[in-house]
Parts: sequence; structure tokens; C-alpha cells
Amino acid sequence: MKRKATINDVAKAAGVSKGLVSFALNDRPGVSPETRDRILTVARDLDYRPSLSARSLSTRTSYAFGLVIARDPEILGADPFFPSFIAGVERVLLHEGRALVLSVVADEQHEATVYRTLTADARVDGVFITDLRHDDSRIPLLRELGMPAVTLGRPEGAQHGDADAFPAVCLDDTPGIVAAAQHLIDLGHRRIAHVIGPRRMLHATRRNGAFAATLEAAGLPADLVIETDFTAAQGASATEALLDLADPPTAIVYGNDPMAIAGIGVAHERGLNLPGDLSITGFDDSELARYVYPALTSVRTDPLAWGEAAARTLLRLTTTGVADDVDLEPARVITRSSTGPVRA
Amino acid sequence: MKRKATINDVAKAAGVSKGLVSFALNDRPGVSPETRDRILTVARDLDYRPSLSARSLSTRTSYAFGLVIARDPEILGADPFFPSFIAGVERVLLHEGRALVLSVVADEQHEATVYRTLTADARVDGVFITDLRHDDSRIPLLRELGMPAVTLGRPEGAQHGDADAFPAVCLDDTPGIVAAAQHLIDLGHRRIAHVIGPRRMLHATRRNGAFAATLEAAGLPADLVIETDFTAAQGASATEALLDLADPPTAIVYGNDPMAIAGIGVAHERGLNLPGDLSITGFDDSELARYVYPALTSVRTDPLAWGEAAARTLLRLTTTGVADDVDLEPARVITRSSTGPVRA
DNA sequence: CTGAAAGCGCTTACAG
DNA sequence: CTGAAAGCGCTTACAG
Repeated sequence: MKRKATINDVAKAAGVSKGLVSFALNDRPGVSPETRDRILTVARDLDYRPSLSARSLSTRTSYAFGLVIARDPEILGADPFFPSFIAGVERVLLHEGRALVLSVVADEQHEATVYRTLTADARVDGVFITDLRHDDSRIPLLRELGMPAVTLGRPEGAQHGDADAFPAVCLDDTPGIVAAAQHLIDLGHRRIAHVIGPRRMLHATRRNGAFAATLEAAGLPADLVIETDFTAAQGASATEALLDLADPPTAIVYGNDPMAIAGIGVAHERGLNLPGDLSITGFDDSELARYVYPALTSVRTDPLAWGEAAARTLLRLTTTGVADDVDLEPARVITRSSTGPVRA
Repeated sequence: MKRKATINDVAKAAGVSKGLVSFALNDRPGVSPETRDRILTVARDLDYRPSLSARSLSTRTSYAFGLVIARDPEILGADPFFPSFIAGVERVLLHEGRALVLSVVADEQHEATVYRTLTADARVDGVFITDLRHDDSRIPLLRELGMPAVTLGRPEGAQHGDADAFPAVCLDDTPGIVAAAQHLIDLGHRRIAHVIGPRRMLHATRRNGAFAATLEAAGLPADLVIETDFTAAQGASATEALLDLADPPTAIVYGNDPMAIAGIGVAHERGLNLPGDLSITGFDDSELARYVYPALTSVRTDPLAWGEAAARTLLRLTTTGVADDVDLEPARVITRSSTGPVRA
């Protein structure tokens, strides 16, 4: 391991000042084409790579983005969203010389601390905000900290194109949930339950709103709603509670696949026939969905594309100061054999 | 947002040189107690936090660790290991002012590129090596790059306490697989198959060795072994292949839970009764394991503890230059209802 | 025990 | 079009 070449080595070898080397490398005007070529050649020959920490100190830029996830590790492990989302983010950052700094915290208490530390240390140039909540404390916090951010979905109250809002990268999940509900209605179901994620999360209530509207448009009540923390455990107990009802549902729509798969487990344990006695749908269309029995009808989003779009948007925001909202392909239902006609 | 206080502000306010401030803050000898107290008080009053990039430039330290995962996002999403492992890592890094830089790459080709970039940019002070492979190219690569590392498990050929080896943080999985196999043997199974992960991965062959030894010790052949890429898809097709055999197994041991759950799906699809017609075991004991039907017998490891131990070891290695190997509680089998006596 | 200074490796006005 | 210099905010020998 020989010493890494510095800008000084390049400058000396090229017979110019280091300022000029910096200009040439950063594609700034004011360098004659011949000089620029010579500098770039020398830099390549010396295998020169600018020091990140030196650049960071000069430019007050870390060349990294942050993702803070406030979820219990148990839930995180069951949820295929984040790995795919992160893979999408990486796919664009890798080529941009940016790194992803990841923080997993158990609760929303520690979350704020982490954001403050990331800011104080200038560890990242911007952050991704996932799992938007009602009255989300992260929005004012990050604004106060002056930390650029991109939200997954649009926060409450924000209008498309709000001047002072963080850019939003949106993947509308309501068409998926509407399609799932309508699919069940079309199959003749009249009592359809909804097992949702935590109500403090925006998408839980938004999806439930879409669900309820679809049922009501068909003249059906949307009164069977159970809130969970997204764990398979609570998916199972919600299913137990629903099936114990005097007038149990003939179909259950779940907020994620692990809960739906747990629901299948509970139904089988009770000797129910699927989808004959009970239809079940999931959400996220994880790989496992098509391999359980019966194969799970689920709502497909595209976390990888979401990650890519979010990364590109944050990159634009942090480099140019502005970035437009992005709308991705909405979610859609994937029909499999866990849903079927209601029994006569 | 007022300007952040710098070491100069503290020095001026305390009436000392900035060198002394640095000494006081870093707990170095040569500062009188009174002066140190005064400096620390002033620093607190000014809400002073040393600039990370300035420190990094001076000390050639990034105060961050790297984790490069070479897996298809699809597989990653189904596998609960990494989220828990990462949560464990975070739990110790958070209090040590270190950050985790995460890279997800699709294949082992890009892996080397990422390690080179992380090193060239001095983006991290050390890395975690997970999913050890046979003849693992990362070991010589990182040694060549001079990048400190900690391995999860001991690499091939390395002896406990090798002077020049990277510290290994080990969680022995063979007791778990041995117990699973023995459990099936005790239940009277004579034809037991093993659906393993990629053979290039150390743990796949190591576990299969333990599996085979257990069967052979009981006078049983261990000839039914199918290699997969760890996806539920290949777990399902391996199950199909096994059940299509003229003399199919009465029990199948899977290398992870998603494959085992897919196996349950295939068995149910064929109208088999579990565990009457077929016993099934998984690996990792994911949350879902206990909520599928029948509840899945699985092998439990502790990824969270693994993450914590790995982080502490890497921290010690990068700060002191040496770190001992660590042995964690070995894996053990958790018996549930997907395994039962072989049918008469 | 304390201070003044050099150095880490960049970027960026400022002169010429 | 090019050079010399200051500055980013720390750490660390070196003197005293």
C-alpha cells in the first residue's frame, strides 16, 4: 500500500497549481483544454482520488444521505419493503459517489435524537422520510434543523407543488386497496373486514378511507376494522377476533403480507376452507405471497422504483436546491387463489 | 439557525488555545483539572460539537463502519436476518458516535468495487463480512486494501486465535441443525431431505455436513440434498422435486424459513397432511414461523446479539488494533407442530 | 501545565 | 487562462 496520491502530487506532476487541478477535476470553466487534458491524464496515471474528508471540510458536504427507520427489528425483518427500497436507493447512489447512512431505532423517541446527531455531525446532506405519520414531528424538526428531505408520499396538509414543502415521491396505494375491495365485492362478499397498520401512520388511515369508500359505494358497511402494529402476531389475533364474531366476515383485507399469512394460518387451524369459507388479501406482494397455500392475493407496489425515484429526487434537491414531486405507477391488485366467490 | 460553534469559539471564550481545548475534550493528559473544567463548561454552554469532517481530515478516521450485502433484493426482503443484525449493530454504534454505511449490491462482481470505493474514499474505518463463502475473495481483498474487518463466523482455514486473521464473531449453527435432524430421527423418520442454500456459502455446506453426520450416525443415508438460492421459489421447486421421487422423504429440513413455508404451501397444494405425511423444519425462526399452519419447527439464532457483538468487536479492532474472537450462544431448535412422528 | 504553529487535503475568491 | 494564498475546523508534535 503506497501512500494515496493527493492533489499536490497531481499538481506537481502536471506542473500546475493545485487550484487548477481542482478546477479541472470539477469541470469548472477557466482551464484551457490542453491543460485540462494534461491534468486529467496525470490524475489518472497517479490513480488520484480526491479525499472525501478534505472535500467535506471545504464544501460542508458529506456526500451521504440518511435513512432513519423507527421500527421494531422484529417487524422490520418480516417486512420486505425496506430491503427493496434500500436496494433501489443504492442503485442510484452508487454511481453518484454517495453513500447511504442507515439508522434503525426502536421508537420515535430516539428518532429525533438520531436526526439531531446526523445534522450536528453533518453526517448526511439529506434524509429520506418513510412511514409518514399524522402530524408528523419529523417535518418541523427537519425544517428547524435545516436538513433537506424527501418524503415517501405527501404529508398531511401539503399540496402538490407547495413551495416550502419537502419534495414528495408518491406511489398511490389507494387504487390497489380499492381494487382489492372491489374484487371481493364482485365475488359476492358482503362482510369484508380490514386489518390495518398503526393508525398514527398516514397510509393506514388513507388506505382504510379508500377501503371504506369502496364498500360504502357498494352499499356495504365498513365497520369491521382492526388496528394492529403490523406484526404477524397481531395479524393472527385480529383474525381470531374477527372469526369469533357472531356474524364473522367472509373476507379479510390485511395491511401487509405477514399478517395475511398469519391469517391464513389461523383459518387453517380452525379447519376453515380457503377461499371457500374465507377470502384473504395481503399487501406488498412479497415473494412468499405466491408460495403459500392458497397463493395470496396481494397488492403490489414497487419499492425498488420508489427507492430509485426518492434517491434521484434527494440528489436533485441537495445539489440544485429544488426538486419536483414525483408520481410513480400506482399500486395494483394481484389476484391469486386466496380469494374466491362467497359460498352460497 | 445560528452558526455552529467551532473549537476557536470555545478557545476564545475559555481564554485558552484551541490545542488545549482539543486536549481537554479528548481526555488527554496535560491539562490542569481547573482548566479542563472551565473548557468543558464553556463547550457545553456554547453547545459545541466538534466537526466530524475536520476530525476526519486530521485523524484519517471516518467514524463509520460499512456493511456490504451482496444479495438480490428479493431474497433480502424475505430474510429476517439482516434487519435484526443491523438493529443490533446500531444499538452499539449509536452511543459511540459511529454511523453505519450500508451498501446493497446485486452480485459479488459489484461487491469488490464497493469495497474499493469505500476504502479509497476512506468512507468507513472497518467493515462487517457476512455470508462467508468458500475461498472468500473478500478476505484477501480487504487485507490488500488494509481495511479492518470482522467476520461473522470463522473463514475457511482460519484457526481460533490466528494472529493475522480478522477477528471472528461466531454463532455456531451446527448444534441447531443437528438437533433438528436428531429430533426428526427420534420421531422415527428414516428418509430426511435437506434443502440448502448456495453451496458457495460456508454455512450451507457446514450445516449440511452436520446434517449428514447426524443422519449417518443413526445409520441413515444423507443423499437427499438439494441446493437452492434461498428464494421461496426454489424452496417450492425443491419440494416438488423431492415429493415427485419414487421414494419421497417423510421429512424435509430447509435452510431458511421462507423456503420451509413455501414447502408447506407445496405440500398443502398436493393435499398432504402435515405433519402426518410430511414433517418440515425451517431455519432462523422468523416471526412468521409460529403463525403459519402448522406452526413451523425452526432453528433459532440471535441476529440481534450477533450484530451487537460484531459491532463491539469492530469498534475494539479499529480503536485498539486488536480484538479477540467472540463465541455466542449456539443455535438451537424450536419445536412446533410442523414436525411429528412418522406415519406407521 | 500551556501556547503557537504546522499539517490534514481539499475549494474558492482574489490577483495578475 | 493561471498562480499564490487563505480558509474549512480539527489534531498533534514541538517549544517553553
